[in-house]
Amino acid sequence: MKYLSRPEELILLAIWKMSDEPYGLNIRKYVMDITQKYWSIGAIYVPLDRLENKGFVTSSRADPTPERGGKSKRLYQLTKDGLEQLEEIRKIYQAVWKDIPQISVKKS
Amino acid sequence: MKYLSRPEELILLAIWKMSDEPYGLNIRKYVMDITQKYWSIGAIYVPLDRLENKGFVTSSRADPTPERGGKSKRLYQLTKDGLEQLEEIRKIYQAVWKDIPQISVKKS
DNA sequence: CTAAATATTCTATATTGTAGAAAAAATGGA
DNA sequence: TCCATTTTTTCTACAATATAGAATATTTAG
Repeated sequence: MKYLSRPEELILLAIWKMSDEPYGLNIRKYVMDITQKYWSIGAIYVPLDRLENKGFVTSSRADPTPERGGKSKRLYQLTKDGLEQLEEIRKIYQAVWKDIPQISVKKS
Repeated sequence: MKYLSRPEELILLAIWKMSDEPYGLNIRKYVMDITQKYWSIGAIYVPLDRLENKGFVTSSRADPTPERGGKSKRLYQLTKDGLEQLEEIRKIYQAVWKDIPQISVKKS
């Protein structure tokens, strides 16, 4: 695609903005909170992989924590290229949504 | 998808906002202007069809114009459902982009 | 009737979206 | 040590969407 797809955008923004550790399940939580919708495991991890292949994020293994157990987390970080992508779509938003003060639709 | 895809979003916004007649090639022009990128014919018409199938736009044939010639235009109109979709993604934008005052990335 | 103009329709392939089962890795207790 | 439990990731398969551009249709002027 010419631009980040919507899932890609949300995932990158999650990584960038979230205050907790940015790993798969946490990113999923953030995206679900923001969108108020259910996202399957795959709907996060698959795009995440693809974002890494494209160079928009990098990842590294976290050390095992002293918590209950479980496979170690893969922590993600936004790259400069990733940030540029976000900037690009933001430009479009601004161009396209400006002078639309507030949408208001009555629910049917 | 849970939400409008990016092309769908841009096309709906074009139909909604453009001051010229909203038909295929004009919509394409609007989207190319806004994004500053090339969009193939199919990249507009195919999503446009899908948007109509989903009930987010309706269309009707324009009367032949007194111009040079050519097949008659198919004029599009946003439906209430389409507007609601736009409103939904706007909500997400506002939630997710607020408190990010202005991105600034130095070009490499 | 034909050439030229304008617009849409169609088709095929590549890419992305989405769900969830399976696997991996870590811990604590018998 | 071994096993149940927990947490997380990896993998896979199929559905849906993106994208390009050739083909077709329709209109007018001459």
